[in-house]
Formats: sequence, C-alpha cells, structure tokens
Amino acid sequence: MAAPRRKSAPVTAEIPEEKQPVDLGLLDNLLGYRLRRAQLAVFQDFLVAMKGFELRPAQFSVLAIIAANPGLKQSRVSEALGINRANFVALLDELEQRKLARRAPAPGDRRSNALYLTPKGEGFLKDAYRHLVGQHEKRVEAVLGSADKQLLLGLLDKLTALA
Amino acid sequence: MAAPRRKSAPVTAEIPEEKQPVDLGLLDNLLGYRLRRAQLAVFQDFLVAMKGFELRPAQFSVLAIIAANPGLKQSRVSEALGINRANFVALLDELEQRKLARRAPAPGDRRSNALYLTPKGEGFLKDAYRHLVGQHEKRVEAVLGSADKQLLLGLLDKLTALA
DNA sequence: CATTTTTGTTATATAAGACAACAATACTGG
DNA sequence: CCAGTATTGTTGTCTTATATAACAAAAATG
Repeated sequence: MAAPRRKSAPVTAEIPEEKQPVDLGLLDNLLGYRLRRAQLAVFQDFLVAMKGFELRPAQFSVLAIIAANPGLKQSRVSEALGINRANFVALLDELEQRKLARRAPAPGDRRSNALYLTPKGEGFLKDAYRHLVGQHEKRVEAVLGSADKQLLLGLLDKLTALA
Repeated sequence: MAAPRRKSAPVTAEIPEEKQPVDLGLLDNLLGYRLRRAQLAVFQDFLVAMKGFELRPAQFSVLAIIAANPGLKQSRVSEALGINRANFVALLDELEQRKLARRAPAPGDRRSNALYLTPKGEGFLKDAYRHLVGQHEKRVEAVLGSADKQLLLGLLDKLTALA
C-alpha cells in the first residue's frame, strides 16, 4: 500500500480512530444511572417475554394488584401503583375493553368503582405470569442466581424508601 | 388464585373496610416492578438535589460522558448512553444553547461533530456533581451503606447484561 | 344545613422514545 | 476512478408516560 501520489494529502496521519471503549466518567459511580440501565434491560426482557400477550409492565401490574385485591377501589389501585388517577383511567379503559378487568359499583360509595378481574382476565393473568416465570424470570435468575435475586430485592426496597 | 368473592364474612375482626395495605400479589416477586420503583425513587431524589441546576438525569449523563471523553463524536456519545441519535439532537442543542457543551468539527470526518464541554460546562458539571455527592448520594448511602451500594452496583451490572 | 374533600373523568401539556426520511459525506468493491 | 452503499446529523412524526387543572357527582365534615 504505497502511497498513491495524491495531492493534498491529509495533514493528519491516518490512524483509523478505533472504537475506544468510552469512559463512563462520573456516571460510573452514580447509582441512579446504573439503576436505570438495569431497569431498562429488565423491562426490555419483560416485553420480549410478553410478546403475543400485548401486555406492558404497567398493565401487568394493574391486573396483578386487582387479582390480589378484588373489589379494591379504583383510586386505591392507582395509588398503590404510584399511577396518577387521571392517567389510570385510560389504562383501565383498555383492560376493560379487552374484557380482562371490569368496573363495578362500589358498595356504599356511589362515586367509586370497585375493580375486579373477569374470568377471562384471571386466566389471562395466570397464563401471562406462567410465561413470565418460564422465560423472563428464568433469564433473570440465569444471570443473577436465586440468592442474589433475593438479596437484590432487599437492597432495592431500601432505596424505594427514599421517596 | 383467590376468587373475587364478596367480602361476606371477614375471618378477621370487624374492621370496617379501612385502608388495608394492598397486597402486591404477583408483583411482590417480580424483579422488574421492584427495580422500577427503586429507580423512580432514586431519580426523584436526584431531581431534588439538582433543583436550582435545572439538570435532568439524561442531561447530566451527557455532560459526564463528554467530560470523560472530550472530542468524542456525537454518534458515539448517544450510542454510549443508549440514546437514539435522533432524540440526542435536541438534548445536545439545549446544552449547547446553555453554553455548557459545544459541537466542533471532527478532524477527518466532515459529517461528524466532536463534542466538548465549554469551560463553563466543566465548572457547571463539577458544581453539580459536588451537590449530587453532598446531598443525593449522601442520602442514598444513608439508607444503603457504602458496602451495600457497591454490592448493589455489581448486581445491577449483571442485569444490564440481559439486554 | 353549608362547606370542603374525594372520586372518576376529560382535557391539556411536556418529556421520552421510536422510526422513517433526507442531504452531506465517507466507505467499498470493482 | 466510479457507482453503489453505509454512516452522520438532522427533521418530522408517532406513541407512551407523566403531570396538572378543571369539573360534576357524591361523600364527609362541622
């Protein structure tokens, strides 16, 4: 590769400027950054496992809360999940349109809705969760191990207490 | 799973439908859910610490990466942070308008921009980081402890490897 | 009773993120 | 060298997520 006689040779030597690994700098020690990257990775894996179910994490969480607390009022469900009640309306609307959950009159309070899963919703949630455990949580435990997962859950709880 | 029965005869004493603690149900064992709650709490605390700096997590991350890798190309910065290059444009625009970062011609590639912090940007980042360590990370370590933080960082990295 | 609070809802705004297209430039194989 | 292809920064557009304000109906309060 002798230099073909080219006029106006670039002043810089042609060092191909390879891919240096990019130093994270201050981010390396920032818990929030590392937490976010991990959370995005886990949600991504969740979505892959839920392909075919058309179920996003927030939707799953709503179904799970209703299943564990049938008849709970709408406001209490959204509050428990940290979802603003205004935004919760459309979320629940879709679950209701899909016949997975339903709003019922709350006994003793005509303002409130008591939320329940439909029979279809219960079966759907059970299937989704089985898929989740079989694929998603399986992959999680593959990289983490069961003991480390429990350890991690405990550490995360301490952080959640920050807010 | 429990059938959505009426609460006809509570086995416990006559608690008049007070605020039961809301059972997390399936969510209790779902790492993604717990991760998200922790991440939101930590980001919330970050935002509190950065009040007055008008600096969101993503903006901080951009400044930190540029500071640690001066002259890095725009595409490499966005890629390192997992930010889609189209969305990165406006993000960088704002940092440039605030005179914290600047686009410079990349030597040897007229398509690319080499990114640098301005002197103001370097001072700003240093101040922001000092505030962050003094307040945010301090609170984090208060609930977590230094050793547990390092432990947690290691566990999070394993999860990030999922994606 | 009058007043205030709660509940579900709509409307609206912003931020984040994904995706497609495009012009300019760089790279590649012949 | 050229023609086709790939990359870079950019704009435009969509979709989610999230926050706030306002409102009517109903409940709680005093």
